Amino acid sequence: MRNLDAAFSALADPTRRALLARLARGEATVLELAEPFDMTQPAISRHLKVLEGAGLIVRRVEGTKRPCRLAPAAITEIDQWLGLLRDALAKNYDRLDDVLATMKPKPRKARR
Amino acid sequence: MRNLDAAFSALADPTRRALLARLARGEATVLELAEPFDMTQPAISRHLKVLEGAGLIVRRVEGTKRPCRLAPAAITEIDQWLGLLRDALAKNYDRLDDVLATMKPKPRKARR
DNA sequence: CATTTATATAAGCGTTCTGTTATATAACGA
DNA sequence: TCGTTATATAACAGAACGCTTATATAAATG
Repeated sequence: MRNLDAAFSALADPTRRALLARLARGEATVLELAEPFDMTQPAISRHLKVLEGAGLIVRRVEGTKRPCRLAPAAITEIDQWLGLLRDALAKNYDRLDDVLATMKPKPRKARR
Repeated sequence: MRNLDAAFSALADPTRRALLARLARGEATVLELAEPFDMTQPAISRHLKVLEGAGLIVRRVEGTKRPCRLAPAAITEIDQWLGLLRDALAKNYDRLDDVLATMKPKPRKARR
């Protein structure tokens, strides 16, 4: 899945995450999205292109506007991949005794 | 949470994801991790440093070795953030009718 | 001690990001 | 048709990235 490259690296940028957070509140046009940022419109357009390429948003054409909204594609793929790590961590947790033994920490309460 | 920058950008690299996938199968030393890759040891060391900085792995000291294993910190944070998008997507789905409605025909004149 | 083993750090280089300004395109409205 | 509005593209500079080779450090071993 080479798409994960695009998805994760799209999410790595705080501006792009902020754009997504805004879109979480509903559809918006490019200028609407650009407004809160101290950044030029071309810069925002590029960020949106990255998000679109990663499958995180989709756009429709409405006259001269291109309203964007969130897309499920990338999120699903990411969730699936992260599942691998989550499962592994859960297993590690089952083996917590081993971990604690090797860590030899200052006294602290362990849970089960 | 500016840690998300580090976490997502750490995950954006396929080599680093492969390292994590390997660690999902259990603890491993730097050389063990480096072995499958057509890449020098310093390169892997750097990748591991990035993963550690992002809170995706932790390492302990065992003689001259530094076995790595997965850490839950970053995953948790990422999951939390993605929750925002997931929720929004779920809502968008509820409002699917609206979306379809706005997409509806807005007859235009043929031309050219 | 001297050597080997496991890993880290440094310096150098080409490539990829991210922002800018300037300009293009396409639809709208008068 | 003309000007305006919404967005995209191009060209460019500087920062960040990822790899390499060479070297440093610190524990293990003989």
